[in-house]
Amino acid sequence: MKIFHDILLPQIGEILAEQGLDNLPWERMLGNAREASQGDLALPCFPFAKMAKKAPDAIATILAAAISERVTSTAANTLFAEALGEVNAVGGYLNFKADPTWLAKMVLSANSNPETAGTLPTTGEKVLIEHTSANPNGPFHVGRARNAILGDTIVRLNRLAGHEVRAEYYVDDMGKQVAILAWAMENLSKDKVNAILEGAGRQSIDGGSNNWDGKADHERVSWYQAANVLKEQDSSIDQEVGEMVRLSEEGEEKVLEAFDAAFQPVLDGMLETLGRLGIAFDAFTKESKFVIDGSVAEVMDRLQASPLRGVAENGAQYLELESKGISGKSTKFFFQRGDGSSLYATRDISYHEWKWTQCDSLVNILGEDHKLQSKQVAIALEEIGSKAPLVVFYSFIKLPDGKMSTRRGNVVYMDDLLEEAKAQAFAVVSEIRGNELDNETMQSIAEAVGCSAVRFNIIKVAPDKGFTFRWEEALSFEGGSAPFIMYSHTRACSILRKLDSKGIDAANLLSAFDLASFDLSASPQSMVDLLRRLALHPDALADSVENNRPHQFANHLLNLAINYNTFYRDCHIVQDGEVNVLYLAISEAARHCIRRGCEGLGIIPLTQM
RNA sequence: GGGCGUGUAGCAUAGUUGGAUAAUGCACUGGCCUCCUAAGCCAGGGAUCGCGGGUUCAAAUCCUGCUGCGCCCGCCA
Repeated sequence: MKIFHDILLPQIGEILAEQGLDNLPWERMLGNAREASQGDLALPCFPFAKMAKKAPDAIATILAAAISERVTSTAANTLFAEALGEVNAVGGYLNFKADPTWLAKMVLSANSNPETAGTLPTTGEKVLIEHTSANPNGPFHVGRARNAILGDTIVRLNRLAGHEVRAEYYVDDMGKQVAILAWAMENLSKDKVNAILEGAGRQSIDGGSNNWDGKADHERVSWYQAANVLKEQDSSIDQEVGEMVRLSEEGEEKVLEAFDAAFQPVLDGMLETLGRLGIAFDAFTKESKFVIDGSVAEVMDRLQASPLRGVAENGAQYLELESKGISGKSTKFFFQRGDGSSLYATRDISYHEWKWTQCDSLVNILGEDHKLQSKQVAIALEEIGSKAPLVVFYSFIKLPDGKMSTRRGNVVYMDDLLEEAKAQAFAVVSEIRGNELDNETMQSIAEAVGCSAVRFNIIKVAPDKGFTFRWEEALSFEGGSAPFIMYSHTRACSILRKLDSKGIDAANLLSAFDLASFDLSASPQSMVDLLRRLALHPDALADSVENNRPHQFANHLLNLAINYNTFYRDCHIVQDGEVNVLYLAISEAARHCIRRGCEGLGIIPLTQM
């Protein structure tokens, strides 16, 4: 709890100095207490034992007494005295508990303005976040979803943290994958595609279990898959595709246009799916841009000047990275082919240099399969005097029976998952509220609940942890899920509806609210726990953004929802026709934080469900 | 062969730079809707934190060896 920490730290420092115990790096030891019942911050006194020649428990007791003394005797420390509710020594720990009234004061003033509640002050820092950037060769599947959801959540959280964010999609508009798609669109008829896929024992265009007719990503992926099948059988296709790839890498306009025409409808279809998840981009940058404007050629020239440069027999060029800590079968990083053309990674280097001209800090979201490549690109960037980006890696999403692959057709499509999630959510709403709400309202609730649940299910686990997709988990609507958090929010909203129905103006009550007229000493524990959680809200946001670990914030929001639910049970805002304005103010602070927190995670904060 | 990551109750996960009785959800047992939405709340059972060493007053956390799983080691993207 930073606000509390900042007040305590200098005071504790002075007391430790008085006791001659300040030659340890004790600042780092002052941390959040494990058990909320024991305090908000704790200082373990074990390290002092040796130098003080006293038992840790005795030291803690002495320090506790010194602090109590300081609180009562020093008039200058009013803020300290106001903030510190209780100090005690237990089992060698010195525990500090924040004063509930002070907590309330801090939390309520920080969250009284709905515009700024639950956010951090504007920093002006420009952050460019590149994520998703999936090859536009087929519908968005759940395996790709982790990148998009992780990336978009980092985008959203950075915005909440006051940064100026730009979300970019790097469009692979050249190279083999699009070339195969373009070749297929040009050379294969629908009948032929069907015949090829059936012959290979694959699902044909019309054989799908779900109906996504007319959605180009779903249609064209069959062409892509059929071309891949053909390529195995007929090497002349490989050559044709190879020629297209070569021309695209030379920036040949006609070929790039054909590629564009082939993939753009697919990309649009993918973006439609992403849009349903609340994922959008500020900019699309095409890979070909850097070939056409000559920056790739320039980068290759500069790389040639590196002392690490080597040349293969056929003239291909590479950097020898053994001295940079790269090991394995090959330590060579090729940046130019024998024919002088560039490689994907080389173009990525150009892209990064350009990205640096657009921002102060740079974040990439990449699958763990890109770890080596990313390291190579980072070294190469430093070789040419540029800077490496910050990269967030994630582990792949697998299906219970293996890895997903668009090429092989072993996938769960996001469109299908979202439909299923919506259907299941609809079943729940209509069961609970079928006799209160009209169909249209329930449909929109189901859409929000379904999509939010899918997002949360993926974002709540640490990126570097392996993830196996299971339907029953993806569609969980109970504790530990997005609907659980959303439900807390609707509860807070329902209170406002209740006040409104009684003709009570909540805004009026709140503007006249004076904390000083309330005695918080006998407040329910659940209320204090909620205040404590709200006081941790900015810390959770800041930490999550700083470490690029959105699951930490997801976890915090879950805890906030739990605390709110308990508060809701214990602290009735309307009781016997009377409004408890303190409770109302706290409920509103929590509502704002939950709402903004939901936005940060891409969960839709419904007002009723 | 080498590198990177991961292994926490039956299952899925949390555990910021080492700190108190390892937290949460699902599942399991029992209780709570004349009361702001029960998609909720309360109580209970369930863990040799992969295995062995080491560092420390203190290790799920740090070091080391082993082991299971994942990813990578293309003049592919």
